[in-house]
Amino acid sequence: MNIKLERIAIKFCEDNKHRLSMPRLEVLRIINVSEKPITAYEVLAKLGKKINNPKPPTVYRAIDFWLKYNFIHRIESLNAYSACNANHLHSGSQFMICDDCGKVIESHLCDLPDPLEQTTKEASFIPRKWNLEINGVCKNCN
Amino acid sequence: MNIKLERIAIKFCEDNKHRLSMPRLEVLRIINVSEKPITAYEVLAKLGKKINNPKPPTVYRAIDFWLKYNFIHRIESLNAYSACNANHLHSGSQFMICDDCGKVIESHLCDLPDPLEQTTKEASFIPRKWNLEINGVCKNCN
DNA sequence: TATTATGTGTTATAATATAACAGTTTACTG
DNA sequence: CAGTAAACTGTTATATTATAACACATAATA
Repeated sequence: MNIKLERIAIKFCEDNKHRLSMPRLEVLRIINVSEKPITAYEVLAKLGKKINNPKPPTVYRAIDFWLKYNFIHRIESLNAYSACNANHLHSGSQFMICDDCGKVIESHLCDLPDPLEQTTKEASFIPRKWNLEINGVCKNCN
Repeated sequence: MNIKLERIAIKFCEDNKHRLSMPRLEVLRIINVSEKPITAYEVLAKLGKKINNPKPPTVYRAIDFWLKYNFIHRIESLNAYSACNANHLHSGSQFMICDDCGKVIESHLCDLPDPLEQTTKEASFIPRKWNLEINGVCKNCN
């Protein structure tokens, strides 16, 4: 959990004239507070304790909003979401996912590493965002 | 499409005493022949022309089998599958996905690039497999 | 204050994936 | 070579993840 994230988000919305509605704020809090990546329907369940009988689109809209501005990331192989734990918002992310205990470690690398950068250049491909997921076994589990 | 893949698969099954059943063979062919990554339900539809009224588990089992042995890859952000176009089976893959035309370019890099390798070492994390998906704009679309 | 853009609430349903169990085929063992 | 175990398939049902569509509400702005 990134303690500053909510503050940054509030400022971001003010500055950019996005509405910081109840569902948006609560969804961000729920994801930010979660120790592990959390699925949309888990968010939905928790959101139900804050606002009355929310429906899936409510959660997905909020998730899409925060994803769009890189406040949260989607871990594709888990269909789950986690708050960005960097102090800056970045468009590339990496996750190390422990297949044993399910722990996910986010790490940062703000640019594509050189060999990969090279590959995109060779293909004349212009990267916009990127996501690396590494499955394996974490410190505690090996 | 990798013209040799089917041959390699046949040999692989013989050598390792895996059964090369009709659904397995046809699913591999369908994915291998597809120009773009193909979803499980698209595979299912095509499979229906080869065998009688197949059901989702038939497709998913075959997909899981080929995934397990790296004959195909899953592109997480598309929920789609594509045949490995390398001549060797590798446990790490990268894809460049064009957000404009949907084209997917698989590239190869058999080891984790150094900065990433470094990160896993720092975390005492032992990588087993990895997947990088880069979204952007391809040669033809920019 | 009218207008427009942005966002929410709700119903319904689409798309993706798996559990569970009976039956079949193949490989192995004695 | 019969008996048994392991691997695999067929089928029904259902779980999980995600989105379309439309009516209504709110905020910004002209």
